[in-house]
Amino acid sequence: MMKKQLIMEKALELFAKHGFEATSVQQITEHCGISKGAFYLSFKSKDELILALIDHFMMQITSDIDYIVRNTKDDKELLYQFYYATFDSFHKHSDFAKILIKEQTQTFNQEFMLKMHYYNRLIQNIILSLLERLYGDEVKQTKFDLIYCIKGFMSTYSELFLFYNAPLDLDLLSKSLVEKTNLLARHTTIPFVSQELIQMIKQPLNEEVTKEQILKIIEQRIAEMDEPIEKESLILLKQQLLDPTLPRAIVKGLLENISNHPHCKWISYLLRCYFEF
Amino acid sequence: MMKKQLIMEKALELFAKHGFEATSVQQITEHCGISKGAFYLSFKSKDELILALIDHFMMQITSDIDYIVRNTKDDKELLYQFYYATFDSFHKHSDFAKILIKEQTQTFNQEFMLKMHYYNRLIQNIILSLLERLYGDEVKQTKFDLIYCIKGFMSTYSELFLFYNAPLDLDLLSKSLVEKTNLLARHTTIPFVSQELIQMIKQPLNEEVTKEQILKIIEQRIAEMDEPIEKESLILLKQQLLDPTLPRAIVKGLLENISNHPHCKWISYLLRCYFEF
DNA sequence: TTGACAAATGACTCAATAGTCACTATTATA
DNA sequence: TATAATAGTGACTATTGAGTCATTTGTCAA
Repeated sequence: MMKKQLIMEKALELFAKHGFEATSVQQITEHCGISKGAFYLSFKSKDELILALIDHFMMQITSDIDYIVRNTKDDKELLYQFYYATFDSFHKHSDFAKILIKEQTQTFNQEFMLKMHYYNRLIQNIILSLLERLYGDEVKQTKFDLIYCIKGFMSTYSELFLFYNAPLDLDLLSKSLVEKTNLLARHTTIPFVSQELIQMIKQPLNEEVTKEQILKIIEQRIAEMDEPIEKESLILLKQQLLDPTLPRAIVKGLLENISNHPHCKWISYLLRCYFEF
Repeated sequence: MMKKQLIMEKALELFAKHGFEATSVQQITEHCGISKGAFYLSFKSKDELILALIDHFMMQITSDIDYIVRNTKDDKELLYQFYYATFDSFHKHSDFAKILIKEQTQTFNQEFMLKMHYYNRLIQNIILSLLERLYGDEVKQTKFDLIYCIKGFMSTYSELFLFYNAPLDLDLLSKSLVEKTNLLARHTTIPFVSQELIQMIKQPLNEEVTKEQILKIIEQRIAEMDEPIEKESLILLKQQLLDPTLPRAIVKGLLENISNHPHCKWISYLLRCYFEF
């Protein structure tokens, strides 16, 4: 639906500028040039709108980063590519990133908090796999601490260009953070954040993605898809989900077929997780 | 006035739990067990309340940290003491620290933003002086970048115990961050944040503390003060402010006299800045 | 042209909130 | 005890904002 997208775009601008609470539905509809009623045809409530925004962009950002990490073959490049992709994604979706930072510790809504935790954990897992791949046993004791350093870098340095309009030299920023991360990873001996601590603070949110959820999303995508290759790949992947008979190489290839399509990023991310690629 | 303090304490709790916008004056007065009118006898508005809270706690926190940095003679201890004092202060004032993190990028109020920027800059200057003292020319190119790393550590690791109730081992945390800071300070070669960048993003807030402002505060303190030594020291410092005749050593001594008194922390901080100790 | 259906409107309701003010209670003083 | 000064009250106003719904407008096929 076109209206939904329009509302999301315009609301994003206002939320980024004034914050979620401080933006009224009235303002959103005026900014869209539609009536108040029209808003409620697309979204059941203002809350549903912000949740939709979070899902839409977090899926995009998470799968962007994950894709880069999984597809950078050269370990020497990996960290650089990770930071580059991360800040590039934040920069591309800067209005959303602003909202994310502004509202991340806000407590309006149970569902909101759950979503935030969920995506937070996804990103944490991506960083963890990256650390394990790059440094292996070297960071056995320190890897959970390193995750927090990296997340700290991500938020601190984002703020510079998001809220202070600092010019963003993505290459320099990434190189600078690669150096820092390598230094910390190679020489840290006193971690503060241990696996126990992570376990301890982990909220009880068992939000594993189930096969049923993936099936639901894959069916939606199949219905929307026009391109024949992608569509067929999705259909085959769906069958594989229901009845796993295809060899891993073929599944990998099918995933490859869809993973560059803009509308398939999320589903391809979920499938990669599910099939453990 | 007693009421003012009661309101500040109770409001702090509610703001920390639900956020500033989401807490109504009604709720605050109910939580205090007073009427709505009584609130407006102590504060002109809800905004004035949050500004008072910020001033009260940021003065405390800033002067705590500054005092430690200035009074740790042993350079080997300095960084440890800095982190220890910082997180200790955040932990002691954890309700306030929560508000600070939750609302720091919020944009309700021009005055609010100015205050935040102001205290931000103060802390930034403390960190800068610490870095220059410890590493000198070694960090000439990287010191502004290091400030951002340290601030990143401060906010990331605070969140762990502020919002996730992680147990706080202050000693371990400080040691861990000392190691990290040393690593980064000694080996970073590619800074992202340069002095130019800092200059570029610095908002035009020329909020220098004037002699008049200091005089006003010092007079308040003199009026409130009971202890004879502290009171006399304040009076002499006030005279020195109006007519600088005393030798530096004496001024230093007078400052020393008052700097441990809980009600003089802020004024002693301001005076140290003014007399350039 | 008609009539059936969907899309869109915006005046309205209801709840909540910041801030006011005429009044009351309390305390200090003479 | 009487009086004045101060502290405290809570019903009230004015305003805003989320969400609703009776009505209008637009778009088809027949």
